[in-house]
Amino acid sequence: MPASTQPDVMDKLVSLCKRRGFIFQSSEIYGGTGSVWDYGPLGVELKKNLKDAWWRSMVRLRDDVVGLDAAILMHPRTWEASGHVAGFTDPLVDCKTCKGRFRADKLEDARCHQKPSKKPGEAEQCQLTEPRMFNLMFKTFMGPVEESASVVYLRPETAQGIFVNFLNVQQSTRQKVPFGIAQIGKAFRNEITPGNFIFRTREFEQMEMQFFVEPGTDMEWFEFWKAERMKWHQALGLAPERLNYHQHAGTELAHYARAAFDIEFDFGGTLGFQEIEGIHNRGDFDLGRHQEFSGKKLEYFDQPNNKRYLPCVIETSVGADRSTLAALVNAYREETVEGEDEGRTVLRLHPSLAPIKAAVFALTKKDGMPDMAHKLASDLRQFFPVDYDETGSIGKRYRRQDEVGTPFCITVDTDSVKDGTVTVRDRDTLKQDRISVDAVRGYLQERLHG
RNA sequence: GCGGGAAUAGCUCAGUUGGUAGAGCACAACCUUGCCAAGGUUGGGGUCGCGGGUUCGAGUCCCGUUUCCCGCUCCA
Repeated sequence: MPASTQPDVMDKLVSLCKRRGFIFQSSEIYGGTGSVWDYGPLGVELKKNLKDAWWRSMVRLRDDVVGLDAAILMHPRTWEASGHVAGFTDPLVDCKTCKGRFRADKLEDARCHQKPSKKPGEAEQCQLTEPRMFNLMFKTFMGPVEESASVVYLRPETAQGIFVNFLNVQQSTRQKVPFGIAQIGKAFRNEITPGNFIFRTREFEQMEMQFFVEPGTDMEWFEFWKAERMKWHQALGLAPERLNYHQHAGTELAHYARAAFDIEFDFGGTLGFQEIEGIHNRGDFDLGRHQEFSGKKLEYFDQPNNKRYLPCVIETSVGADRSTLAALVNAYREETVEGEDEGRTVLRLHPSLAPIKAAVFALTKKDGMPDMAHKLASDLRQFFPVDYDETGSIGKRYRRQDEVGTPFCITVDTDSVKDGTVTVRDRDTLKQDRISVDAVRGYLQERLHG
């Protein structure tokens, strides 16, 4: 993992997110809930825009990928088949001497066995606690009785909802392999160490696509999706120099994976490059396991070639919250405007992600300017989110909008009321165009989608 | 879960040997100005994370607890 070359803006961003209504800590008035976050009015728009962009490129614009929204609660056997019940539970011990934590089944890693004591020739001994079990899945009960037979889990990943529905989707849509199933949804993990704002949280949202292919073609498709996904992140404005691939070595591979690449984003500072998306070749592990545990055949019938097989799966899995954070970090700038004393804070968000697309200002509250500006704002609001502001100086209003990433500001002045023209100011170039009020909608739509 | 640090206004912080909480910015209203954070007047906001204790009196001292940050461990 390469070291970060970017400044650390995380603290400033957390502060801005709270101040301007992007992201709040969950249940803050009760002291907060650990590592759970709420999206405020601007945050929900930003995240929704990101999810919509993913859904559009992954489902709407492709004829070989279809959508799904599976439930969070699934049959408990799902997680035995997936390996989460066995693989997600680790016995851990703590050492009171060296303050380390170790897996009880890998005690040879314990460091203080090798650590020399202050007295020469004498090694310090680990003082280990009793092993304790950690399971990363949230457990709850289905029905009113809390008994072991009614235990269910909040899904720790969305993928299994796709695998168990493989034949339902394939048969109902008449899709032919190769094809994919896409889903956006919440998942839950009792992370031992969450943190870094919304980077690692216990409740999070995934945007996943499982692409089913004929065995033998899996590595070709793996390379295809690896490239596609990198292009997507760049198209939404993430700086190419802040993105890179990280290949999982053999020992890092998860139990199901034949090959795995992460797309990493440079979050700057101490966090540095971190995974925002995983592209995995899962082979036929998942369908095979569900076939075994459910006793139901999950094979695909290839009619033209008259053969049956268990497809291999190429998975692309993006963290919606991580991507939102990446978009914010990537967009955050502190700039000095030429000829100005005070700098500005600006979110250079991609226009399609910006929570507010345009702000309409009345230069003053006199001479019919507010009426005209209100009407313009109201007209534009039918097409995209628009803010209206008439308080404070015009410069201050520009700065307010810069800080939340609004791409365009439109000002109605005394001339506007007379001749029907308005000033449109661009967030990034600071250039101003004087155009007819009737042309504003077309002008903005062209630039927002361009 | 362990060790260390922290928690005071929306944000960033100050608050002396314990004596009834302040600043800047932000926010609201009005005046003035009118295209890049101008100025003026006024105002709203804090049981100092929470709960105990010591004390005549606790933001300040002690104990517990919650949350955040750093390190360890884990990470599908």
